[in-house]
Amino acid sequence: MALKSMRGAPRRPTLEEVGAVAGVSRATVSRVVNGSPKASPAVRAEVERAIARLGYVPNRAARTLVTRRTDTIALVVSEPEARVFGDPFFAALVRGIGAAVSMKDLQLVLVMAQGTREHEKVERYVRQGHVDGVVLMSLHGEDPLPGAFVEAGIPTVLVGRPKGDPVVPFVDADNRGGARLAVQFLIARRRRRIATITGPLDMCVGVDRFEGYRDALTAAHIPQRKGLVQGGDFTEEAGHVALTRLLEKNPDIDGVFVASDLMAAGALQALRAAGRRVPQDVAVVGFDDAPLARHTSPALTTIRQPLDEMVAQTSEMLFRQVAGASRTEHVIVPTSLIKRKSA
Amino acid sequence: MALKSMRGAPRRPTLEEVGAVAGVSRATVSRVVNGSPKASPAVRAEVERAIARLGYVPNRAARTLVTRRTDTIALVVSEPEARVFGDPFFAALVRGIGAAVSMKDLQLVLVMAQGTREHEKVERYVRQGHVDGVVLMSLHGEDPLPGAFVEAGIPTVLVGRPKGDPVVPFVDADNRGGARLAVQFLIARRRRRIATITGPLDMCVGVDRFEGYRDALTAAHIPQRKGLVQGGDFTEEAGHVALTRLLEKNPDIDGVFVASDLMAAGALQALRAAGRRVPQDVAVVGFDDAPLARHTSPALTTIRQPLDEMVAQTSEMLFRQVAGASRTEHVIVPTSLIKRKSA
DNA sequence: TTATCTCGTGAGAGCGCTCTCACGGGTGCT
DNA sequence: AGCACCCGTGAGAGCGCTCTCACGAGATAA
Repeated sequence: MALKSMRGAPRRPTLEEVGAVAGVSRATVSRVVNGSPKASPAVRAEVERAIARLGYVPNRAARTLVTRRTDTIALVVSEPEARVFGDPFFAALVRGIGAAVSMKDLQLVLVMAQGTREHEKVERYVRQGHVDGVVLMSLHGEDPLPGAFVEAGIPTVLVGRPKGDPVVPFVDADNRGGARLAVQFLIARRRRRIATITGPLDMCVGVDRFEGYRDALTAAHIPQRKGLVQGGDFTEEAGHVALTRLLEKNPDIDGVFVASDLMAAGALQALRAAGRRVPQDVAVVGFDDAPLARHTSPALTTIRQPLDEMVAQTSEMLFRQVAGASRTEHVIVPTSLIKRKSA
Repeated sequence: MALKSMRGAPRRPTLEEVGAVAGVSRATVSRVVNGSPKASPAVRAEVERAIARLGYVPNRAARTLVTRRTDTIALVVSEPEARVFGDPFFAALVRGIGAAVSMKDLQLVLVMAQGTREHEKVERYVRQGHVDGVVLMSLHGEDPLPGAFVEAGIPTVLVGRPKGDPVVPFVDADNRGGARLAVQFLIARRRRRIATITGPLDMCVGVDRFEGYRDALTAAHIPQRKGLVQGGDFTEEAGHVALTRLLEKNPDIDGVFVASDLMAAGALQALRAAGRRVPQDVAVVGFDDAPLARHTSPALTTIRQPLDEMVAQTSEMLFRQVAGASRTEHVIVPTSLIKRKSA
């Protein structure tokens, strides 16, 4: 006893002890703590005084053990952080989900999962019952995490459409439609030799944005050429490299749709290095409406995703699941064109 | 009973059930699960088979209740996310702490705390015993969180020096020394009318970097002029505004030390708008070595903080505290100049 | 008055786990 | 053969909480 109280934190008071001080039973203290109506005002006051005096804080583990609820929601990010931080989409997601969760008096925790080892740790973390629900941000096609959570019976909502048959409820932007918008805009600006720098095609978002590009060309009866397509991995360097290659093969391109703003920034640099003027010689449209889109030179015309709405949908779907209604559903929200100087 | 098992997840198997299947007691299963050496190989194998068959996952709440450990560490961010995401410093912190924590077989969770209401929620979260320790990122002078955690007996390490008398162990970069370095470099480049755009002076980091600026001027016997100092809040816009004002009052400035790269990016734009060439007319040095520093035009000369070392120090200090050694200490790591094109 | 209801309260079980302790069957020692 | 030891195992207590249930006191109805 004495020894125990010496090492580390001095053992925190328990319900029983609060009860002893207030002259009531553990059960009554519990009622007061949980705001149960069946506690007389007099007793309530007495108990509250005792709680304040002892600095009582309920032990979460004990409560969780019996209620089977943790009152915390995890935002699991199954991506390299490098890609995720600085992504405005991610920041908005955190803010939005955080606010929604906070409103329900839950606590949001962010959990990073990159690499197989981390995946396993995160899966274990969730399965062990640390959280009541999961918002999973994962853009990779073959991510095992969504399936694992669903199988474990954890309420889960995915942000970003998964590849293949979606077994998990998800929310995504209309990437294909957005890409179409971008390319249509380039076409309207009288561009005819329109190239694209795609994202990784093992990601749904990469594929979708590429399909949108093709849709628009097809609709305008512009023939598609293989040489006008270059892949990238959403990084700035990739954008630079891809555009350089594009220029080598097609010195005559007059428009580029780039599947992410970061890559577009790289592309812009490459164009400048090659002596091309933007938008006079080559018009450029990006995707994401990242903050940096405002600060490239010229400022980047791009496609915006309605983050607020996505966030609202996501949290709503999650809470519905946590509450018990378990439906596999999904929502696609529209995207829009933001006109700046690059196109 | 039947009702309970109908709603939500089908109740997960317990130690007892695994034991029944394996034909051993709960205690023995526990030994196998926890890798205790006192379990014979034969029994171990049998138990492991039962675990696999039932898909047993230990209940964390129950374990925590008795061990009083959660095996999770929180990274509490007591800042508006807007400022924090995209901050390379923060990303590196997450990666680094994450790796260190992972190595110890702990789980890292990120917790955001902005606004008083959130502060309270986070404090409650931590006090309730959700985590074994906290890394607290907070740059505000009067943040109540560090004190609260320490008072609650939670192992805590602060990243960024707090204002006033530090009661909490912390790790910080040598902001003052770094700023001195920056200004010394400008002086060495024969700049004599050196202005500065400071950070918020209610933050330690803001004050420190300003003091460094003054140190360098004093050492070089360059008189300081009030008009050469403008405050900002670390955002790009603030940098733009501040530099514009600076130019109005002092058309003849030939060097600027900007207390953050983001503000420096804004300043660079303002300089361009004003028709000043960088670095020929005005040399600029930033602070942070943010990724964007590489991509401004011209690329930004700046001060780098050794993130890796800060992270290593932070996690080491935290683990030491969690292990029981409770010392109030602190570490300041050196900064260095990164030469690019803007100075 | 007696019977019937509230209504606030306490006793007690039990959530799933860890950990101490006692026990029985080897070993190795005298 | 007798003793002292391990060493693997099970029984059982107990972590701090919630929640059901029984109970007694007071209010209401007959």
